[in-house]
Amino acid sequence: MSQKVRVRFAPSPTGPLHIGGVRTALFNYLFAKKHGGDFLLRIEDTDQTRYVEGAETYIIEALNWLNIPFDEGPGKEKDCGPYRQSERKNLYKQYADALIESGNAYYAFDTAEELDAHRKDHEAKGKTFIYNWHNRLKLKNSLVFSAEETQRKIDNGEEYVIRFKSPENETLQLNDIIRGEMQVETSILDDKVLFKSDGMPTYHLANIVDDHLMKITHVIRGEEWLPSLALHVLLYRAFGWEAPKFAHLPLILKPTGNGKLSKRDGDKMGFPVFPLQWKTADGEEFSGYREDGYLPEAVVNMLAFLGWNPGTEQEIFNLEELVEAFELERVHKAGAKFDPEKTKWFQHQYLQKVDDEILAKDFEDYLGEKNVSTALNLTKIVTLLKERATFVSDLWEQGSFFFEAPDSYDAKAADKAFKTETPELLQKVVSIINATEDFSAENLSEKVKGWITAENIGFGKVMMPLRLALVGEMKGPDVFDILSILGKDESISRIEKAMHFIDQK
RNA sequence: GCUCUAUUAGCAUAGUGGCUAGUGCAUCUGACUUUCUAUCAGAAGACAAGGGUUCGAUUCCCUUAUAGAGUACCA
Repeated sequence: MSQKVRVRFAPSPTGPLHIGGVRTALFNYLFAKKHGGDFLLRIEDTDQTRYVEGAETYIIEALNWLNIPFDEGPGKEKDCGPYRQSERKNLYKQYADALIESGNAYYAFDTAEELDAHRKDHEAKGKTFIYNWHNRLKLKNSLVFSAEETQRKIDNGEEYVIRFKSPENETLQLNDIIRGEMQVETSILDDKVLFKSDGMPTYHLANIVDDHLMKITHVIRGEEWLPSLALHVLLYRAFGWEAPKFAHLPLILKPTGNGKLSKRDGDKMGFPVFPLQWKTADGEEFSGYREDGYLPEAVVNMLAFLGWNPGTEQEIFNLEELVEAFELERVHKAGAKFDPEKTKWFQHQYLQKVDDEILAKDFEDYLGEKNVSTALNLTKIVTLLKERATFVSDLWEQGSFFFEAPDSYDAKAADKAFKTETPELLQKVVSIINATEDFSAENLSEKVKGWITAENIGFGKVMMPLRLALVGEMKGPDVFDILSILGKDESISRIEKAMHFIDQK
């Protein structure tokens, strides 16, 4: 295999790119980059009835956000364009004709209604209607009509499709990089439509022609295509082309394990299924990882582990490391259940890696949106809070008290922490704080703890009410860090406020 | 129904024809002179079932069960 590796991601623009599609794109990207190859984007819009405005833009934006851009595709035209199948429309007919010429395909004039009736009829008898060798001579097609009659029908403008003539009795040997060898009896294959009556090819024809013309060496796609593999291999053979290598990726299943992850599952179960937010034409909204505050690196890492693993215990991989470690052979065969909790874990890991200064800037923007302004050192606050934050919004969740003094106290905690002797103790804390010039957390800690130990008071009696006074709840980072950041005046003011509160109880 | 595919703890998975089947998430316990949804330490928990092959199978084969995909003039 000396030729350059070329892979493609070929979504159809019927809506936002689902997480499973993104994973397929990612694996294609990783494989291409690992082998120094090209990653192409091809838009499969042969079904014009399902075209959705904005879907293509969405796909491109999503790939860019995740940092897995394509090398060739719409807007990045190279030698194999155009990259939208609708723009390649006039190309396909000749290939369908060639197949008819070589006896591998035929014209069929059965209407959709007729076929439907056949299917219903069979179903009623508990059988399945398959359009193939066993009945094609009883149906309306160029195999039963004379050449003249067929031509006359076409000239008369009768609608027709072109069907592939599947071999009758052959055992096909199929190979898949992930799944290995498989056998399929061609006798159970049906004569798939290759060319539709609307003048467009079906996926099956278009994808073989395009993959060939675009010099695709490896087809990496979802498992839902596995049943079509035999047809595709047969098609390559009929054309006399060398087939690319195939790899079928395992499905992504719902967290509950039943069925593949669908677009509505996410919002139903409280996690995004799409990389970017999406609004449908009729106003329905789907959340996206970007808008929910995820870092693209975290999403990529999470996606990479959906059906693949490096075989080591390392779990955190940046893009370069993924490219380095990725191997199709290590992709799993079984479906991968999607775990939103693990996704959060990845996000948490990546948030920890973000530089505090940068995070502080993001946090500042977030505060701005909430109309909170502050003179406090945000970098310091971020350093303290970050460990327990998964998203930037958690910084607010964890640390809003830095910016807003508590005006009430968590009832349960107050019950436990605020006792009759508390004001007296807090008064002492105030005087210690007041007398402290070096307002570092270490120094404050030393002073206050020194006093507690010396007087043999018990830490709980002081630390709990102190925290409650400063925070309003039993949460947040180390109490002395909070004091240090809040500063002397604010700290004392909060403590005195709490003393008042207790007195009035 | 038919075709194809899969099945290691609650979940994602690693791994092996033969010592205590590894890791992460979740769970539980302890510690951090006592906030915790954080951190640290520890614990419990699995090879779907039944047949073979074999000295020996979670690992190979068959059957069953379960799950999934496909079965369109959709991709």
